[in-house]
Amino acid sequence: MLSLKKYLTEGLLQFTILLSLIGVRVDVDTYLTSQLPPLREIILGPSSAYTQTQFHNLRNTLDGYGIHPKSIDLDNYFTARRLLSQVRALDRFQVPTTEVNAWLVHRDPEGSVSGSQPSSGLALESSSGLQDVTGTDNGVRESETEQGFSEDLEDLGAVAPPVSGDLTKEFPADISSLTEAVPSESEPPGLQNNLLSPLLTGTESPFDLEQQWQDLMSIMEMQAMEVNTSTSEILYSAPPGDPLSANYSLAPNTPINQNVSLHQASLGGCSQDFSLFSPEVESLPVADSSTLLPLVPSNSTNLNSTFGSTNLAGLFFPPQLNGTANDTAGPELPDPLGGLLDEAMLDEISLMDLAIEEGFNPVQASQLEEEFDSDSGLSLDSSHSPSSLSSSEGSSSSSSSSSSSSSSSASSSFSEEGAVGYSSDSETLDLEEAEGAVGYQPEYSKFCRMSYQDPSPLSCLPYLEHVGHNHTYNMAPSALDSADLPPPSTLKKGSKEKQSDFLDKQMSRDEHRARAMKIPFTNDKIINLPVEEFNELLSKYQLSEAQLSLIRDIRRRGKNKMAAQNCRKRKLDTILNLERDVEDLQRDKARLLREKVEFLRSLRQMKQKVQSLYQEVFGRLRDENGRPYSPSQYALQYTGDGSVLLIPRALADQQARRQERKPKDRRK
DNA sequence: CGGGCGTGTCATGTC
DNA sequence: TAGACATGACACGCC
Repeated sequence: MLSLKKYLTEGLLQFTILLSLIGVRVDVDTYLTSQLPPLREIILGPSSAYTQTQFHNLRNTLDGYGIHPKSIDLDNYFTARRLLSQVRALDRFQVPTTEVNAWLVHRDPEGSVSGSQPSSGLALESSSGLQDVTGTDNGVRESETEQGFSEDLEDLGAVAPPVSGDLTKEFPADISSLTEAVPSESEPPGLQNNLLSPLLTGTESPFDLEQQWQDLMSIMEMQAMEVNTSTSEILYSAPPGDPLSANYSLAPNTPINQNVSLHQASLGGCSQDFSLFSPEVESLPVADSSTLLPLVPSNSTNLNSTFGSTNLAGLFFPPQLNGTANDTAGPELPDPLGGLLDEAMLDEISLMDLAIEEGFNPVQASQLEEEFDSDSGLSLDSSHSPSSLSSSEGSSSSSSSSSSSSSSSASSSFSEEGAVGYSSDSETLDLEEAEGAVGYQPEYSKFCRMSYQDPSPLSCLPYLEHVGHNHTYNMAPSALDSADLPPPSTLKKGSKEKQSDFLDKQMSRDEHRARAMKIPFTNDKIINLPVEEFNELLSKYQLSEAQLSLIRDIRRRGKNKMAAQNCRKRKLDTILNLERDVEDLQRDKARLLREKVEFLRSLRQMKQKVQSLYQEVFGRLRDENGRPYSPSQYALQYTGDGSVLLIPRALADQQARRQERKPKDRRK
């Protein structure tokens, strides 16, 4: 989640930088407050509404089973499973880091910059020059420039390595030389080629952009964003004489003739969703430097790792748009982000696949997306089972908590009751007489399931109330409280016998054995008395070895019976908790899926903004005559080193086709 | 009559 | 070490 948060945060901020550079105001607060709750949650942390409750731990602390080590293990296990499930769900959807690199290059108003200065590859030539060179030695340059793009981009020369002697001698190679050229009015005469003129326009206001950039930099510093300072150097463009221009100046040997700015923006780290930027840098066929109008950063960031060069034109401009020449770039520009939007659609398709794969109905997934705006939550049927479960859980918890103390309380109560029913006189009592009168059934749980915790277990058996709390079945009736027994006069002899038979049938085997062996105290005493009192009780009687053996067996079996009941109850509680965990997981899964859909939507919005940015940038490009470039003839192309090239559409389309083929080959 | 279910019991292990 | 406890396995009875 942290990585996702970082991803989103960086991406959002950097996208803001990008948009701000072209004058589009982006209010980050709106993203953080109302518009995109998931973004807000990721960046600022989960809200309490999404914070999961540790039901297991709650249960462990609130009821009596917290002390059960096995239950704790189970809970930990399933908690870990739940977290793992969420992590896995998150892993399926990676919001890409949006890394923005852009810079402005101001063209010398005097046009004093010449293009004759030797440079490696960044050739900002006039439009005519572009067109001229395009058709000449494209094939020859392709391999060379490919190699150059694959090299370390920090070495600016590598971005556009020296190709053929004439051209390199003629055109500047990299942005460093370009950026140093602007402030320097004293360029060599040979740098007059106006290489940047096709890209530059006089309409830009560098000071506004400077201010925007400073604001953005301050924001980034505050948020400790990992923004490569080189990016800022690239981004920043200062007029000559500006004190800040020392770091952001243009190369003295770069031919820049007009005070025109070009923003170079890139979205990095879009490893999955942003397939717009293919990672295939080295394979990108790039025309020779003379055919391109690249702007290469003086200090390239690790764009290769985040995204590779991609022919923006190929993605942005469908080939069928080639014929539609339009001199006024801008609103009339074709949709440059068709590929992006298609990618978004692919994402959602993959989301549907995921939904199917993980058991989600695609219809449900689509409904999730439909419910995005309302944010009314998933209409999971979470009311039936959870409530019932929780209620049962609550009851079971309470009962279990009481059961945890049932042993002691029961033993104490038994002890007290035994004190009532037991006396030294009982030794002389006729056990056979006592049988018919009492007959306490320790197995009342047969009638009232799980009621062994109940201190008055026979309360659920009205017909046995008269023997309730009487654990002295083998005591004489005279020793019993007369209030517990109906008046003898009211008892018919037949009913008495029936009752005796009934109670006799309800006696356990051990009770029968105890009676047969003439054990002088109740099984309850045998079972529930503390060991000291139990031993003391045994010492008061002269018991045979068989009797002692039976008494020990009765005690052992009785305790084991209670232990088995507790064990089964715990098992039942565990099952119920597992059911509840499953429902919790389903809710979490639905929530994550909903968030995923929301992320996709926000991603789509970002892509649309990138589209607008592209149009904006392209629309501001002007040739040396101040005319805009036709989107049908030129396109912007991204390279792996973060530079943006203005290339002829034919070349862009060719590269786009080549890029399309590669993924297909890889799939094979 | 067979299967599910609840329960009791035994054996075993743990504390 | 004895006792208490937990639990799997089995048997038994009931439905």
